[in-house]
Amino acid sequence: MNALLTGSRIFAGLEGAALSAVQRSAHVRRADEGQPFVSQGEPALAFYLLSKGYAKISQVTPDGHQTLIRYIGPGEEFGLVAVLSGFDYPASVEAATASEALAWEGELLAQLMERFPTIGFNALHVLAEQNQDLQRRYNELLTERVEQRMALALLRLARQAGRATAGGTQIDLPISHEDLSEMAGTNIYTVSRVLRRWAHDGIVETGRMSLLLLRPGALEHIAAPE
Amino acid sequence: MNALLTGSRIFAGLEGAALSAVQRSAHVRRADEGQPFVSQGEPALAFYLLSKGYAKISQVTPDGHQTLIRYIGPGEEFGLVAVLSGFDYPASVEAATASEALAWEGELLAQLMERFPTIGFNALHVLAEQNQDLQRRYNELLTERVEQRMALALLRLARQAGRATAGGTQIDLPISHEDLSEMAGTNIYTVSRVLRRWAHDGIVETGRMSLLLLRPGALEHIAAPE
DNA sequence: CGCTATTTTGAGATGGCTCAAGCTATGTGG
DNA sequence: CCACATAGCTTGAGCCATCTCAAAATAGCG
Repeated sequence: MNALLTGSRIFAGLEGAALSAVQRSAHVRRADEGQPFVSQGEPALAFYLLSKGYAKISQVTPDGHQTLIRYIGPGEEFGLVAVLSGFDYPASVEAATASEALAWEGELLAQLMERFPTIGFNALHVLAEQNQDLQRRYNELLTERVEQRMALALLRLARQAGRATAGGTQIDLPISHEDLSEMAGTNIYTVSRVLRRWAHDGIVETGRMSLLLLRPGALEHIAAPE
Repeated sequence: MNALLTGSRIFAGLEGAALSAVQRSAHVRRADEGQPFVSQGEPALAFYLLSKGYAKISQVTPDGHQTLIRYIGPGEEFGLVAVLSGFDYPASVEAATASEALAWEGELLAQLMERFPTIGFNALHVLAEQNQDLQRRYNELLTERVEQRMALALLRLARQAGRATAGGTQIDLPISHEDLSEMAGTNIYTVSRVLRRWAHDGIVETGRMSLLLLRPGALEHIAAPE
């Protein structure tokens, strides 16, 4: 567990007393595939650090559209807003595979931050990076077309949950075309057509809820045409 | 200046010693219309709090497209990443009207945060809200069409830099169709056509670099159809 | 009084969406 | 172990909102 903590972005650089204080105040939560950790709109009570499995962070718009913001894996965090009193969770997080997370009550994490400023700076760091990521993707959306956005989505998936195999990069998540459409901002029909074209070109191999990237390089080329 | 500080999100809740420490370490920077405060990609050395005027925060994508993220007014901040060492500014900020800002060296602000944890929490607060705003707009982009996005852009402008007059809400910024197109993620031709339609319907009044919202309610209706 | 930046307008092309329908794995209960 | 239901995926046809490109009109500035 120490390795998980010091390897995380939020508790990186902690030692001795700080580390054990953090450790003592954590508790564990488990969720099976499809089960929610937190739900959008609820008061943000706890901060989480995923220890096993993968989770899916998504959001619904007022008009009912759903968007999939990103997947996270072991060592990544969510629900940081819990340290701030009065905030609601801005998104829902559910287990994409059987998962386990460490949780800290928000109030308590705030106290830890006061005692150990490193945590606070780390938190700023995390939020600043999230911000940059969001801004980059905001721009992507504004300027790229569907095929490029899908390529970017697959590459992100590969980075998050890809496993190198003989044939290529296998995505270790049960992922549907609907998920992909929510990631790339399109619909399942277009996803199907694009994937089929790519499969035909030998860039990917698709199956029911599964995805294998044969030539990630080709995807990068599609994502960033000179 | 005290009122500006305590009224800002980042220094809210400070008193006495803390407030004067903050105050002492600030210096002033001015910029005329069109002049930059900071540029995207540069090392983030200072944090800014706008005291007079309006500024435009924008970003360019690797492929050269420009997007206008938002306008800010007096009491709003930018360049918060400067407290974190090693970060570059993720966006450029330039004066939209003759402006003045208080500036703090990043290193120094970090020290203030250690001494006065309130500042750190406030900073988290600001970043968390920016995150939420970005996420909401990310979703907008993903799910709304151009006309709705333009309506949302105008409403945001009105909130930021709107002045209520007899005839409606005047936008107190020199704003071109190009700016609007960058805000709404479209092009100047479509902006022109939509604005003309709205002008015809008595919803807005447009001029060269000027904008008057006659019926903001109608825009809200366009932005959020039942 | 020109020069330049801004805005308008038209015509044409098209990427991606919608809708409708059929197909195929996978799992379930009998 | 079958057959039936369901969730996921595919395919086609048609449409339309938006983009692109070209060009002209307008406004303000020096």
